[in-house]
This record gives sequence, C-alpha cells and structure tokens, in this order.
Amino acid sequence: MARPRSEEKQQALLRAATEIFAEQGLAAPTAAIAKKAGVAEGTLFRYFENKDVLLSAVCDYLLDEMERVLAQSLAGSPPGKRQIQLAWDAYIDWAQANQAAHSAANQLIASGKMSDEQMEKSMRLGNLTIPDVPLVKGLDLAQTIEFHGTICTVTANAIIDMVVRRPHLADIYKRAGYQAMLRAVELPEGL
Amino acid sequence: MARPRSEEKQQALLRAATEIFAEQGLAAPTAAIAKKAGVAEGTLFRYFENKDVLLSAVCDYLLDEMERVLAQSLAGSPPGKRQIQLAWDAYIDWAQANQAAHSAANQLIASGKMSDEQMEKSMRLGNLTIPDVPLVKGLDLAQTIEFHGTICTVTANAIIDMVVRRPHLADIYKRAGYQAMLRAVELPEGL
Amino acid sequence: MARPRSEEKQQALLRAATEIFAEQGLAAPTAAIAKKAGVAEGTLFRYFENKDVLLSAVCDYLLDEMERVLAQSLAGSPPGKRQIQLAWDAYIDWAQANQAAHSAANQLIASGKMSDEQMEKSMRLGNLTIPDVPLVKGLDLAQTIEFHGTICTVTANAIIDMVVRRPHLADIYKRAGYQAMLRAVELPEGL
Amino acid sequence: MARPRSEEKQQALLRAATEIFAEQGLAAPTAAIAKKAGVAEGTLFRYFENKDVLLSAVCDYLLDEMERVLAQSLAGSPPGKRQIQLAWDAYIDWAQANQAAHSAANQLIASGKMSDEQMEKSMRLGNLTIPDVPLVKGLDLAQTIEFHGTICTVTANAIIDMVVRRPHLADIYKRAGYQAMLRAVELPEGL
DNA sequence: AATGAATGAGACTTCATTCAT
DNA sequence: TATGAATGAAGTCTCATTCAT
Repeated sequence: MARPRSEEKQQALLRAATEIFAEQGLAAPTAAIAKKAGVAEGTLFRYFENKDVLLSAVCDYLLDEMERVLAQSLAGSPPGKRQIQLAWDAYIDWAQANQAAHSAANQLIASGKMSDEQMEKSMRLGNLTIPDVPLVKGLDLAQTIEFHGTICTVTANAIIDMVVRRPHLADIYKRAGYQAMLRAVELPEGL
Repeated sequence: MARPRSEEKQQALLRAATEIFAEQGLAAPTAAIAKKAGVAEGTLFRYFENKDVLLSAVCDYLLDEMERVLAQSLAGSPPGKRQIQLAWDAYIDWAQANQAAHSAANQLIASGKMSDEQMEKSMRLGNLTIPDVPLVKGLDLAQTIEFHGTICTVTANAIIDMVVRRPHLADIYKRAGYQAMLRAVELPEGL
Repeated sequence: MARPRSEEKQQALLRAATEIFAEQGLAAPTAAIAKKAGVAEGTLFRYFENKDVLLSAVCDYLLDEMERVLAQSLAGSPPGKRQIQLAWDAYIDWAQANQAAHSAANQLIASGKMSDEQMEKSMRLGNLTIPDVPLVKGLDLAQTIEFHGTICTVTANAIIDMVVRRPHLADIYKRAGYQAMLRAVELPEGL
Repeated sequence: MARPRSEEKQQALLRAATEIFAEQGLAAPTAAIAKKAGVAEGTLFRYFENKDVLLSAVCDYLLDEMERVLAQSLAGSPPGKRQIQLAWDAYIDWAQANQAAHSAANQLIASGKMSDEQMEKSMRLGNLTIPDVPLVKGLDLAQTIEFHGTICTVTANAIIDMVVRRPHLADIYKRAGYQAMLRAVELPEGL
C-alpha cells in the first residue's frame, strides 16, 4: 500500500474525521468520515491502513495544528515577556473557533491510544511558554516543568469548556482563568 | 420462593463494569462485563435494562461512592476549617486507591451521556467545600462558585494523573497541587 | 412432570395466552402470558411442557369453545331446519364478542402448527350443519361436504372481519353474508 | 469503479425471503434468507435497512407479481366479458405454481404489518374485475364492492388451499369454486 | 488509484427453559 | 408445588476491512 498522492484528499479525511469524532465520538463509523470527506468508503483505507492509524494521524494533525497556532502567536514577540499570555489567548481563541478540533483532541488524549511520542509532544506544547520558575520542593526541573505545564493545560481546557458553554462570558472567563493559572503556577500576576 | 434477586450480583456487575470501562473504554462489550462479574450475558440485562441504563447506573454508583468518601472525610471536623484540605486529600487518596473508578467516572463525564441530575451532582461534589470567596469580577455568585469549583476539580484530576503515573511522588504532588489550587482560587495558602 | 392440580390456573393461562396471542401474535413471550394469567414465569411450564404444547392446548381450548357455542346454538331446535342460520349467527356473534379468541384461532390455523386431529376437528365444526346437498360433479360425498364447509367457514370469517371493522354494519354484514353463503353452497335462500 | 449493486441479488433476496417465509413463517431468521439467497448475512441489510423493510419489500414484490399476473390475464380480452373467469383462473393457477408466494402473501396480509397503501392495493386487486352489481341493501357502493371483493378473494384462497392439498382435483375445485363465487356475489353463472 | 458492494465477526438484546429456594 | 432469578442460544443489526471492477 503505497501512500497515494492526493494530499488534498488526505487533508479532507483528517478534517472530516476531526468533525465526526467531535460530533459522534471516536467510535463513529469510518463510513461516516469517508462520506463527510467526499470520498468512497474504501478510499479511506488507502490513506490510513486501519482505523487506529487514522486515529493516530488525526492526533498528529491536531497536535501540529496546535503547535502552529502557538508558534504563530509567539512569533515576533520578545521572548520571556508576555509570551505566556499570548499563547494562552491564542490557544483559547483557537479552541473556541475550532471546537471540533478541541473536542476531538480531548477525546484522543482521554482514549489512551496516543503513542508515547504524541503524549510527549502534547506535554511539550503545554510547557511551551512556561518560563523559569523556582523548583517545586521535592521535584527536579523536568518534573517541575511538567507539573506546571499540566496545571496550565487543564486549566486552559476547563476555561475553554466554560467559554463554549457561555460564549457571552468568554472574555471574563479568559481573563480570570489566566489570572488563576498564573497564581497556580506561582508567576507574578502582572506578567 | 425463588432465589431472591441478589444485591450482591448487582454490585458485582457495577464493579465489573467500572473495571472494564476503565480498561477498555465505554465501548467495551457487555459480554466482558458479565464475564468479569461471573454471571451469564443475559443476567446483566435482568439487572440493567440495556447498556445505557448500565452506564447511568455506574455513574450513579460512582457519584455515590465519591459523595460517601467526601462526606466521610468531612465528618467530625469543625466546619469552615481545614475542610478543603481534608476533602482534597480524601479525593486524591480515593482516586489513587480506586483508579478504575476514577477512570470510569472521568469517561462517563466526558461521554456527555450523563443526565442533568448527574451532571449537577458531579458539579455539587466539585464545589462541596469551597468557602465564600470574593466574586470574580463580571460573574455572579453561582458563576463564581462554578468557576472555582471547576478549576479545583480539574486540578485535582490532573494531580491524580500525575500521582498515578509516579506513585513515589504522590505526597509531593498532593501537597504542591493543593497549594496551587488554593492560589488559583485565591484562598489563603495557610488554609 | 405430573399435571398439577389447579384447574383454575390452567384456565387462566389458556385465557391469558388467547388474549396475548391476539394482541401480539404467536411469537409473544411466554413471560407475558404468565404475567397476564397472574402466575410466575416458571409456573406456565408446570402446566404446559413447552411453548408448542401451550399453542396446541390453546388450539384445543378454542376449538372446544367453538364447539360448545355451536352445540348450544343448535340445542333444542328441530334438526334440519333453520339449523344453519342459528349456527351462523351464533358463530359470528361469538367471534364478535370474543375477538381475541377468534384472532388467536385464526393465527393458530394459519401457523400450520395444528395437529391433524385439530385440523380435522376444525373442519368438522365447519361442516357441522350443512345438510345434504347434491354432490359437486367430480367430487365424492366427503369431498363435497368439505368443499361446502370450507367455503362456509371462510365466508363466515370474512364477514367477521368486516363486522369487527365496521360494527355499526354488523347486522347487515351478517345477513348479507349469510345469503351469499347459502347461494355459494347452493342452498335455497329461504333456509 | 466498484461492483455495481446487483438487481439480481435484490431479486434473489426477495425470492429467498418469500420461500423462507412460506416454509418457516415471518419470524424466520434473516440469516436463513441470506443463506438461501447465497449472500452474506450483512449483505441483506445493504439491500433492506432492517427486517421490517424487507417484509414490506416482499409484500410489494408479491403484490406487483399478482398485479402482473392479473393484468396479463386480462390483456387483450374484451372488457366486461369473461374477464372474471380469466382473472380467477390466472390467480389460482399462479398460486398453485407459486405456492411459496401465495403462502408468504397470506401471512403478510394476516400479520397486520402491511402499510395502508399495501392494504389498499391488495383490496384493489381483489376487486379488480367485479362488474357493476346491484347494491347490497344497507351498503353504499364502495361497501358493496368491498363486500363482494372480499368474498371473492377469500373464496379463491380457500380454493387454492384445496387445490394445493389435492392437486388431482385442481380443475374440479377451480370450476366449482368459480361457480360458487359467482353465485355468492350474485352474478349470473353463465358469465 | 478509486470505488463501493460484499463480507462476517461481533455487538446488543430477547426469551424459552431450568433450577435453587 | 410455586416462584422468579439465572441461563445461553439465537436473533437482528453494525461496521472495519477486503476486493472485484
């Protein structure tokens, strides 16, 4: 099974899978994905050997997307300053504008089907912009970063859920969530 | 008279379902649950009309369990003092000792199949011990409580994941997580 | 499995089965029958070895009922005169008043599960009151009787269906049907 | 392109269903039908969404078949003359030659699962060739036609049963039945 | 390479029958 | 004897995957 050529169809399938997973869960039939992508049922399996491979590919696709969004948000801003808030806002705005992507990503993470590499990448994104902070007593540097990154990530996701549920309070949630996160990871609120 | 319907079997099914859901996800076959509970496939459906009813029953079972654990942790301690920490520790310890229960509960909450009542109860548990705090600017009282309760809950769950992944750091995560949560919701750290 | 004693329960089961079969078809669960009869699921099988035996017993029960109704209608009327009309009216009135019995009987006959004896008895009932008529050319006496009896029976059943569907026309259907039947079997209409 | 969906397979399924229903009743397993049609179990459900749809499709298939047979029998014969006998003979001959079809059709009609449209079509076929006859006293025109059509239909079906049971008397039953039906609906026997 | 019909394992569920009480 | 909980075979239907076209 040589990787076939239509980059376009591959993208269509990834986008369709993202939406279908968001709507119906990861157990959604591959046929529904193919249909939404506008290709035949069998064609899906020319691009993704089986459903697990597709799940993994969607995961990569979404991680790349997040990475792109975060990278773009930081581009051109002086490192070490306001970086965190830029990333925070960019992530929340992206999730609000791409709820299917956010939902699918959460389901994939929760499914326990992500590879170690993918887990690590998702971690890395969560830690992306956390500056040097004092070690948590009893943890080494890597563990401290992971600890703070995790709290940052889950807080952001919680905020996104609230934003999605009450869009008219989006800005309030976004700001208050940001302050709460800063306090949680012991960064000065002025940051 | 005929054999009485056994409370024991119902409990066995709920426990088996919890474990199987934790291991295989909510899409796990009912046959696996019946087998683990040591009953015939058909027996499951005498106790739970169909799979959705079983899911819902497991949800109630786990919420009751959590409620029991939290209530017990608070029993006998003077209200308004150290209550939060007692609940925090009890929840994290329970989750560490009952990983299947914690995992199943999380999946059920994420599945969107919970009834409104169940959602509300899970919310209530999350807010249980949060004392009066100043309103978040722009939110009313209920929204403020929800906001803080949500952050508290997701932080606790994040800590549990870390505790499960690195049990030897359990106490450190638990303590540091607790402090982080207090700061996030703007409670004095000495609490 | 000795035949147990409660005649009353046996009758209750037969009556319940008749009603349930009429409502839900012969594929109705035995549990529904037991419930309607007010006995436990397992009790049914102490009175009827298995479902086929129950079907057969219901068939006998209904044939006996019809026989009783027809016999009663003829009792005391001088043989050979007006007998046919008495039987016709009695049968149609009985079916209208006992639609479940009629429906169940029809389903049993259509199911092809009747024993030869039962088939023969149902035939016999259909022929009960047909007086001597000239042989149909090409048929012997028994065949002629069967031929006329069959036509009489199916006509009566057709009339019953119409009566049930339009009760306000019951008498018209009953009379017109009777006349049509007489003509079909070449009996003088005045009979 | 992919294999085209085969009209042939759909027909095979309809024919197989007809035979299986005739042999085993409408409760027969879909697996038996698929097997007899020579396709996989799942294939049946690509052609018919579920069992009820299959039942309905078989019903349509058989009604169409009957309509075709009756239409063909009348084609080219001057209207209003001998039409009835042509249709009668064609129907009985068809049923004798296609006993499974006749049996399945009867079961479907008896099952109460036919749509109103299908009921009406089956009625229409039964009334097809009945010419103008005097009103039955107390019934309007439509009711009279229904009355006669019903009697005609049930008589024909009764004759078919007899023909099937004693094929060597087929012609005698057919003729005698025809005469009986004519008398029943008050048409001159010479017709 | 793309298609979508075909496949059949496996899911959920029902129910006749058995058997412990 | 009566009960009804327990059983598991069997039914309907879904869907990931294959393969003829």
